[in-house]
Amino acid sequence: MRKILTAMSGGVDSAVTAGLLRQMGYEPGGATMLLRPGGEQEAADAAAAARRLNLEFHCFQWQPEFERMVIAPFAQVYQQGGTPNPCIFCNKALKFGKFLDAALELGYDGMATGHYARIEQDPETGRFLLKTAKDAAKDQTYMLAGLNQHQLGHTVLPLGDYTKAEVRQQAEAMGLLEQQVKKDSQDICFVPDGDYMGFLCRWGLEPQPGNFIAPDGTVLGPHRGYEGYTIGQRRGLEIAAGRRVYVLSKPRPDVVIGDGDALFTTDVTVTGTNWIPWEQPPERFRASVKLRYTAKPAACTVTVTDGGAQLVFDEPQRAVTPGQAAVFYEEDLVLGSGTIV
RNA sequence: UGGGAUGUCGCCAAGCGGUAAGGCACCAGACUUUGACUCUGGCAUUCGUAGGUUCGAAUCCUGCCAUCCCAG
Repeated sequence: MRKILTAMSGGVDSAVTAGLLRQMGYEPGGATMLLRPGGEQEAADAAAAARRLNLEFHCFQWQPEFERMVIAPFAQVYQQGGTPNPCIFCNKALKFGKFLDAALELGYDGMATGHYARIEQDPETGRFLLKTAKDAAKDQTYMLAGLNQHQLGHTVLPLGDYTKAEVRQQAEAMGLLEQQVKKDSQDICFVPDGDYMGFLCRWGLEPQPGNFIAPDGTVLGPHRGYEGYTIGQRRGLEIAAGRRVYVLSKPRPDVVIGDGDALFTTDVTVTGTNWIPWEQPPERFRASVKLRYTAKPAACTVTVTDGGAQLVFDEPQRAVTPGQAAVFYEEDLVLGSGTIV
């Protein structure tokens, strides 16, 4: 691969990514995706960084696609009682989907992003492997574990070998001052204020009414909308029980709340599995699994089923939440991922 | 209408004459691609109300108000 199109968000990471590509001997271009109203400023920042780095630059206007491939599924998972990872939908369908297609159509050989993760090719099998970042604190493999071989094989992730601090230094060296000062983005990109219920309502979702109920079935009173709660949640319940209470389960349209020690489980089922180092995974294997983006990996035994897997944890895990990704690791190697049922 | 009981932060609740604990909730911040968990900080100059006793009262006394229970 020679010509690489960099997905630029307007932040430091993606700008430095493009600069590093050139240092590495690639011929980088830049492009940003305009995905929602109000994203113009970031697109302009991305364009400015591209100009500063002297890159060919494109802007893709994909609001309808983003709406269909990310927001709609995001809302749907909530309506069904799960807690989605929209970034994972976005990566699979847009960032490493439509964007990669567009890059190839424009004559590029592949693409790059500012994700903190590493991609290597297995010399024996020829398969593309996903590995955790040098900067463990910034590792983003959790969000990338759904990528297939075509996507991994056409992607360069220069930041996987850098720490965040080093990236900031690079930004300074490259003269990317604007980008350097910017704070890290956080929260879901299309819900910058964190009020995702408000976002979903504005988007057209009708919150499903229902009750809070105790584990024994006692009705405690109406909640504020079925979609507004996630397993393990404590804050925002507005229930003064005298002790901390958590969301234990969500039998639609109700929400069961009770003591936090009831949140631990020893096994879980996942579907929609994606295996990375294997065409066919072993029937059963040991792995560390991350059940939430920031969770510590948990040791478990994985039994592969048709299109999914059954996990049994060595130690009970707290608040295993349907809709979230389960990502399997063996040391720094990502074995694959699935969606918790 | 008689008899009894109780009224302290949004909820629960310490305090029992010496100058308002705590828990939950909530708010702010840290962390965060979950309104997750977790952590840190904030949160009654005031104790139903009006008077009285006292150097000093949420704590004692009196009236009133409110709520609950038993009588009817």
